[in-house]
Amino acid sequence: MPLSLEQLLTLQAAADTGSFSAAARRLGKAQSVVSTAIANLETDLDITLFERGGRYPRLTPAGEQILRQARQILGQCEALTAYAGELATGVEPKLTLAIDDDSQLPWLGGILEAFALQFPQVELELLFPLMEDLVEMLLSGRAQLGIGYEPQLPREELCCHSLGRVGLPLVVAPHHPLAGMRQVTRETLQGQRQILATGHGTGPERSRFRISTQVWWVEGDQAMLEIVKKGLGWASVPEVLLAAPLKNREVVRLHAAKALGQPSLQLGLWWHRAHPLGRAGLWLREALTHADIRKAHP
Amino acid sequence: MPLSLEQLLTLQAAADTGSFSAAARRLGKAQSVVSTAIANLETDLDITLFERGGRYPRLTPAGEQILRQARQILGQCEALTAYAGELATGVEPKLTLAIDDDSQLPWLGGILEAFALQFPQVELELLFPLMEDLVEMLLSGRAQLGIGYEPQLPREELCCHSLGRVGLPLVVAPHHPLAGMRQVTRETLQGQRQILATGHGTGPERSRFRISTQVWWVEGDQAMLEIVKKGLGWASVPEVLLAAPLKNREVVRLHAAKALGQPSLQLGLWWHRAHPLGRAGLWLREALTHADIRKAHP
DNA sequence: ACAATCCATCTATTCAACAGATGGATCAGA
DNA sequence: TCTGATCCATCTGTTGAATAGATGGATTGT
Repeated sequence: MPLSLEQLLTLQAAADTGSFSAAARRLGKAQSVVSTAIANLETDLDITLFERGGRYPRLTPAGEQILRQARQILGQCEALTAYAGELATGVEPKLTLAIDDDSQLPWLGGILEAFALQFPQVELELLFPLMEDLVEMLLSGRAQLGIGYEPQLPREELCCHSLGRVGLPLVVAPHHPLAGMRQVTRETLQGQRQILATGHGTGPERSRFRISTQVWWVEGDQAMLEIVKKGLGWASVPEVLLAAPLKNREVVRLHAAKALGQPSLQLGLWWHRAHPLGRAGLWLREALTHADIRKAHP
Repeated sequence: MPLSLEQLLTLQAAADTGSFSAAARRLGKAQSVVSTAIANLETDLDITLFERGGRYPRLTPAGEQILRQARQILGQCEALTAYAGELATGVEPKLTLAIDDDSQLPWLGGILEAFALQFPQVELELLFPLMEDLVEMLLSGRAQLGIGYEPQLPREELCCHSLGRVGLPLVVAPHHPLAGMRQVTRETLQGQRQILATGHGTGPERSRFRISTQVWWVEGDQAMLEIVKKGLGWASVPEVLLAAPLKNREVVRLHAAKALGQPSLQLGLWWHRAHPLGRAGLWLREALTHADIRKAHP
């Protein structure tokens, strides 16, 4: 590497100040140092960087190009040291957020965007494991933060902060037999095919919503919604997914009888009690805690 | 700048080889040098880069991130020295190509693309001056290469290589009175408004095509074509511009009587005899010389 | 248990970077 | 045109940081 950052820094100073002496003053060195540094750089690169005709040295066209690249390199070096400073003060280099349900992404979007602005160098990893795996990931340290349904497998080592209750309205396609009814009872629902989500949250949480005698299992909420759109059955779908389909009249809500109750799930933010978060993790946890999960953050 | 390229290079070698001793061997230095270099870098950045528990040091997550940035910086440094090498062997940092007529861009496109691949760091400047200015630019050194119409102001100092003849077919809008005629004569043309290009090639070259008694002047070939499309007159338009409008039936060709002749211009590549071109300029001149100006290079 | 490596640390040396001085050149103002 | 201020290149002596080599403790594989 026939190159040193000192040389590039000297080149930059000389170009900025327009004189070797001024550059030396700015760098707190002797003028001869600047003079020889530039000369050495020139012989190293085999290029004339400055035109020395007159009183002040002038950058040659080639010098301008080299200077441009030098500035870029110096900028990157500054970025490196700045990032190192962040790491030194407790920003973790990598952060993994495990989410039990990808239907939560809409309201997460804005927060993640803000996170990217705040911690541009931190590698963020988003995973969508099953709930059981989510717990495992938090316990093993594979993930630092988790979003999942709350009252499940409460573990000593895990902390949880409630994010609110996610409604799961009953929906069907507009041309579905149930669509025209003023109110549906357990009995009427039982007579029609129910679409249930599997894969995500297969545990007792969702299974307790099983009502019909005839059930189809579908992996993923989005896929479930597509099946409903086709008129193949009714389902409980997370509210956040319904705005557009309801507006486009692809699905309609069912009005459940009082006795049936409104299906809903408690969403929680999880982390490990014994694995302290870095600055980025703390920031993200704070942001998630104060987020409104009913709104899509812009 | 609490940082040196040597340190980054050492970090890279240590990470690549997986051991400080191996890194030292690869760098041709003593093992203690690598060991202290890494240690110094760690204290400079206030970060633990390697986990020293076992026999071999292992990169920490933070170390991986820093290494990524270090690699980028080292890559840029290599690019800088490589570019400097090119400059040293005669590639000019900047090249200006002056073109008399922007209608020539279609066939230039592919060549310029290849140029960008061949000389990614060279700044290319494309200018579209009037012919008189083009000559001036070549004489003053403001431009190194020029494309313009040939037999004009032949200067002692300028060289020219012919690029071929550009046809200038007569066209009108489909609903124009002349459109239906089998053959047009000078007399019939004289009776209709002629659209002539000004700005580019105002000199004797284009003015000699003046036929009609009534003339509109328009700056730029593209603008001229638009006027013709509106049915406001007839014009001689460079062939390269006509492919799409003819296909879309926005304009139609007129068939000129033999006596009238087919208007055309000789296109030439110009440069200054006394200003030697660099490697990039030579490459471009060669490419332009062998190009077929009738085809759009992909 | 032994051989082979590994890394950290210490020390002596060497060489490159540096400050300061000098001289020739340029520019602005008298 | 002369002078003072400032510029850059170059030389020189000195200092200090980078280096090699040796040593010791630790780990791994046989």
